[in-house]
Amino acid sequence: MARADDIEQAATGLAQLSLYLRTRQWKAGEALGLTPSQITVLTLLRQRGSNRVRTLAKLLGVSLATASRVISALERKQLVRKSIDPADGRATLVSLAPAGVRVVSSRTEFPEALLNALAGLSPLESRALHTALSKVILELQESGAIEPQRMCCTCRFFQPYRHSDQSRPHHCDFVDAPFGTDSLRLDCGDHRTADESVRKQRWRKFLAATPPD
Amino acid sequence: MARADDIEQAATGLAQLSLYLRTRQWKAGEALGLTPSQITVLTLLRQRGSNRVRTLAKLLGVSLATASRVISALERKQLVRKSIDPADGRATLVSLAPAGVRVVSSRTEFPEALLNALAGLSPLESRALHTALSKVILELQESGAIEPQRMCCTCRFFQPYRHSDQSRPHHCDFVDAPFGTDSLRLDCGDHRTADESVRKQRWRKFLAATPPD
DNA sequence: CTTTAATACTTAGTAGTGCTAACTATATAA
DNA sequence: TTATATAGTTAGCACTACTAAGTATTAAAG
Repeated sequence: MARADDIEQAATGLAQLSLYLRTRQWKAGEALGLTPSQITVLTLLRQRGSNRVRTLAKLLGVSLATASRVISALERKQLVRKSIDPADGRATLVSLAPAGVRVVSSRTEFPEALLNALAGLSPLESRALHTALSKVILELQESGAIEPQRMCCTCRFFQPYRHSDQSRPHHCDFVDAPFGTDSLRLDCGDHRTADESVRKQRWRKFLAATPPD
Repeated sequence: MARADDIEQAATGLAQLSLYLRTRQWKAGEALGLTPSQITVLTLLRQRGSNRVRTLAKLLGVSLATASRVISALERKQLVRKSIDPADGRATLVSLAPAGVRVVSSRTEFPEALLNALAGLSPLESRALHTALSKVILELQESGAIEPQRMCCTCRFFQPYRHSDQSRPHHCDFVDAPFGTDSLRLDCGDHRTADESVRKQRWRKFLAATPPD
């Protein structure tokens, strides 16, 4: 159980960084005439390919109506295309148009200053940050506060501590290769969500083997 | 120097949490008829007392014009009051109106789910998170990416590792009392920014004495 | 002691984002 | 074959981003 002071300060820090990231997105989009929501949709489409409007709405954390409007704005700018989902005539599939691909590949996803600040941490510190954020996100996800993310911890391909090699103890069944804790992803394109019982069990195993100190 | 994988994943995690915090602010404000910006202004006024429009604009990370409109909206709702700064007839001082005090004290600053998720970390993990976030924020601040924050690390009252007591090694000259690393604040009401040379020197001392492992 | 310039803020115009509510169109169930 | 649920769109409202153009007030220069 974390100390109350640390909880409070961590939350404060996260709130400060959240504000920073939001304003950075505004500045980044300014030159392109894009808003943070529009940039987020383009980024999601690059990471995940075609998606339904509803899915994008959930990932954006907004209502279906709002997502629809954001996507319409992007369509007007010819950055995305809409098509009817062959699997369901009611659903709309949104995908990147060529101009959208160009826009999204021309920009880095994270602000330079943040990456530099993170790079200033020591290997152990950045690992600790990575791990702590993973745990917080997993917890938020399991408690239903945020949409399921495509993280290793909930992936059916994830085999924590299957190897004795200290530097690459985990195994990914998808690429069938061992990997280290620093390579644990919070958003993997090959993610396939595991059943709840499997998820819980693996995560327990991971926690037990990852001493907090 | 942090590992590239950890940097990338930490940034991804921060972005996910940023999105979460933003949508939480929308939901929290819904019942009160307040937007995230309005809530942020009210919170800032509670933490910092009266402030000029320009100061609030900087803290919000928006233009002066936008801040002016947000504040006007709050004034219409009788949640804040404006008065002319006696020190400068051009400037406007914004302060909480009684109704604003009520609103802001009726809500918790951070979402329950986030606090719970943070509470699920071990003491060492939450400390590590707190420390890592502090370093990232300090770095962003020193590089000019974000507005100076009222954190202990940049405060003239902060005396890192002045005591030999391991549990309360630091000293705050303002309250003239020793305190522990878990009590290091990211936003302290009594903050007074120290000169740059003093800041740098104290931070070096702090870093040197806080081994990353 | 004016004129000039800078500063603090406000207002208006434009585009876009949040929401709910009221649609249309498909798909599923009874 | 209705009924009901679901996917998405649209419209109305308030608000938030921005820039540009205004009004005070202060500070600097001649």
